[in-house]
Amino acid sequence: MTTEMPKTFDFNEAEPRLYKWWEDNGWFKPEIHPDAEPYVISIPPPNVTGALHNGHAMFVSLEDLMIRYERMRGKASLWVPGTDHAGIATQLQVERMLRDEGTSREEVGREEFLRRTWDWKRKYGGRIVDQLRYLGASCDWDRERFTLDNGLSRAVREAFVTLWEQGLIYRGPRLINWSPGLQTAVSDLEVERGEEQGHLYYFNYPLENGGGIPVATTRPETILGDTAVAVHPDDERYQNVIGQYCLVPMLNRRIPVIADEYVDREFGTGALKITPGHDPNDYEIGMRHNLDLVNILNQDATLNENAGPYAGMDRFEARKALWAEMEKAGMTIRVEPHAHVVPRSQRGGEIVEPLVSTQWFVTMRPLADKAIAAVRDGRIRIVPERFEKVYYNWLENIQDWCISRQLWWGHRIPAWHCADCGKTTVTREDPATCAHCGSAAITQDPDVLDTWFSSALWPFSTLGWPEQTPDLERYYPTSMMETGYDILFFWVARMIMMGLWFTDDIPFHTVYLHGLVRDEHGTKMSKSYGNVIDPVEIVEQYGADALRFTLLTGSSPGNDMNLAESRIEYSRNFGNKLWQMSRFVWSNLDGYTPKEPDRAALTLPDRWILSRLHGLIANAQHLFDTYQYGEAGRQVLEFLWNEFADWYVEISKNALYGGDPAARERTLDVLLAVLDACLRLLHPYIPFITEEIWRYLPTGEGPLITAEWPTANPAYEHADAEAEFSILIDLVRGIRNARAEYKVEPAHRIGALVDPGAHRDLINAHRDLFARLCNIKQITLLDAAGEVPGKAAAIVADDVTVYLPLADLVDLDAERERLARELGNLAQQIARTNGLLQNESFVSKAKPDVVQRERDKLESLTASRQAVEERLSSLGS
RNA sequence: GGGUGACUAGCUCAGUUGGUUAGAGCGCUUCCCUUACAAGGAAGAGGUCAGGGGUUCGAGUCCCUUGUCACCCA
Repeated sequence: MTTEMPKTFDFNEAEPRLYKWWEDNGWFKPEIHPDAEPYVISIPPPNVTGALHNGHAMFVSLEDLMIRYERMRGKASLWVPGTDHAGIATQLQVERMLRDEGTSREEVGREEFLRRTWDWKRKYGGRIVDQLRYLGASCDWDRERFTLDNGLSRAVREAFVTLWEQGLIYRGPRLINWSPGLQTAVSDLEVERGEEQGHLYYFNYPLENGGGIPVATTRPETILGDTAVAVHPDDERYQNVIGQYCLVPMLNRRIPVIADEYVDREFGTGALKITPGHDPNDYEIGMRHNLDLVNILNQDATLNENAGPYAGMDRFEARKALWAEMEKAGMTIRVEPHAHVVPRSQRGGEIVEPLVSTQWFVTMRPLADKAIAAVRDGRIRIVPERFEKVYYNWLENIQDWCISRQLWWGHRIPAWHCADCGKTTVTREDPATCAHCGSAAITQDPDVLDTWFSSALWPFSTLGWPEQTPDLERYYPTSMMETGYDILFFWVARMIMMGLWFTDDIPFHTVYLHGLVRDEHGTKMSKSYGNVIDPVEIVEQYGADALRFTLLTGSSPGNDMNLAESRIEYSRNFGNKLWQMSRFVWSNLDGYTPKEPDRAALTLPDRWILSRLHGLIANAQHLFDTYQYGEAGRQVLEFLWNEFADWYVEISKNALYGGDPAARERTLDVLLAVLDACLRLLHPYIPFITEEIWRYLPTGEGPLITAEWPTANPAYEHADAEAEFSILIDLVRGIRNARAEYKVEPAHRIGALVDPGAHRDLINAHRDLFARLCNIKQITLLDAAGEVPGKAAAIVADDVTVYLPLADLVDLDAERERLARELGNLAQQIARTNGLLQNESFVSKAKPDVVQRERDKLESLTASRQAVEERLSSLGS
């Protein structure tokens, strides 16, 4: 208490200092509660060379809130941090760097490229991790992992080899999504399909024996890869051509006309060209009918030798050229505008080509079945629950996962192909010879694994798996998987599948999904649109607490959030308000020794605020139990600002400055009790400012970060104190309102006469309160025979009437009108309440406390009405 | 085609076992630098909770339906 509490909280100075203090003392480590039940979160690993965006800020805010809350509840809280090697993204960045240097990855070679990429990672890899620290993330940094470090690479290898041995990984030619720009296969999930404006090209597919079949296509260049024309088996128009042969335009390749129910008779001409090598649906049809499969594309999306005269052309160039020649040949019918679905790469946005390529796949069905069961039987819970349906739907229709990527940055596939016997060797240790024929002529497969393959192992690989480490033993399964709903399939479902498969246990008990952060008007933030709110700038400008509080209280589980800077500003203002109320208490601590409030000695305002406090704690607990963190935070703010600061703090000044040492002591007990509990409640939301305030106040022992989470004590809850106090609040508000309406100078102290009804003691005991809250210099209590002033404004609450004799200000007509308005208001409410209570069904069926509440209300309203009526009649009308 | 979510004040959003006269921020009107706080305080204006139907003593909240928008899966 010897240090001066600054006038404002300097978050730029305090946040790094407090963070270091926490970390240096080991408070982020689960070992501070060595024997407690563990609570574990594995971080969604950000891209190691990425930069902080609001999605990161959102998960940090939520996960740090959960971790800090459970830590305060005495759990052995462990938040395992780490980063992801992000194969494609990182490789692209390094390739860009090489290009700037005038070279390329092909030129420098694989080994050098990897060396350069590790350099890059070392240079930029720390940035995102530092940025997580700015936000206050209380991770155990001693346990930080990286998907490409030795331990995790071992986990990847173990998982791959095991799946291979179990026959669940296979390699072979399949139709996959090819990204010509990246020159790699990508999985189905990495392809975004959107409807775009294109054209539908109608032409006559020439029949071998003359004539033709009218066909429509959106991609004419694929004609060169056609291996059939299909019609619906029941389509009367085409019965005569089924079984005949067509000739591929310009190439004159002979292809059959087949019948398949897949064909939609209503679409286009009702006849469909079939290109099994470049269309997923055609691929299926091709399999059914044993059709040839022709690949017309090179890896860079130029046409290959199968395209005959078009070989070497770009795909879109070929489209024009082929169509032009078909026009010349008189085959074309017409071209019309047509909206169709175009597959584009999630990264880069180029059009992805379906093509047949030899890749590695995981058979997902058996893994998916286990994952479905784990959620179905409740071993894993998803919040909000509605995402369970989405999860089931995806897993029930799951396709095999293409896991190979033609990249260099990533986990190299541990498979060696033999030049002699042609077989493949897959082993945990690098082999020197072929496991099948013993030949030394083996070469490792050039591909690397999809980054998500390593991410799928994250919850257990970070704890040491496949080693049976003490961490794996103690902290697995983890408790919570908190992440955005946009990676439910990419990541969450895959972790569940892999976790169940390899550890025979769930990877986590609960999945909490948050929404996307958008800009103020719900538009996705993007650099090109210029609506990006940079969290790092926000932290510098408003502090990490402000950003966290905004993200936490402005969102609800699973729903997208529109982030407005004005909300961040408001959160910062709340921090300041909290600082100021704390500073007020701090400034009154001279000579005070902290202790629990003495419940026997409490005044009405004391009992009121403590009752409200304990109600708040109980509410907050319920909200935390049901993952409603945003609502809980808002409630604490409202309590502190609208009840504690606006009312209790103001009222407390009477006792603090009134000269009665016992009253001062007692009031400080209460002020501190409230602040103490609220700082604890708020710490998971705004850890920095709460910790800093904690240091200035004689609150609990030790730092706030390890302080105990508060629990509600029902002994402090007083419904009657709340009811009585609300009469005082109503009167104060009424007086302020009347003063404003009659334009009484704010500084003008006026007197008041009070007819206290049945609340004589209440008013008598709180005369000072009126002086402070609405500038009433003197209260005169009227007895039964007391004379009521004529030119006065009357304020009624319950059965209490306050008269403000504002002789020269009060216009009696206006006053009558004001009271008449009040009477109308009361009458309306009485009618409603009466209606309820006279309804026998309500009285017999509603819960007793609800009925009682209505009865109490009716009583109070009736008393008020009587008072207003009396006043009105005394004024004459 | 299947599914999910949203629709509440001018704007952006809360409102989870159905129960006081539906709340907040920003914006707006009037007043106030009162010794914790102008990043503040006081008093206000502003909503037929998308439309329709139903269940219920009682519906922003539950059910059905229509519409608009967004997203996911195929």
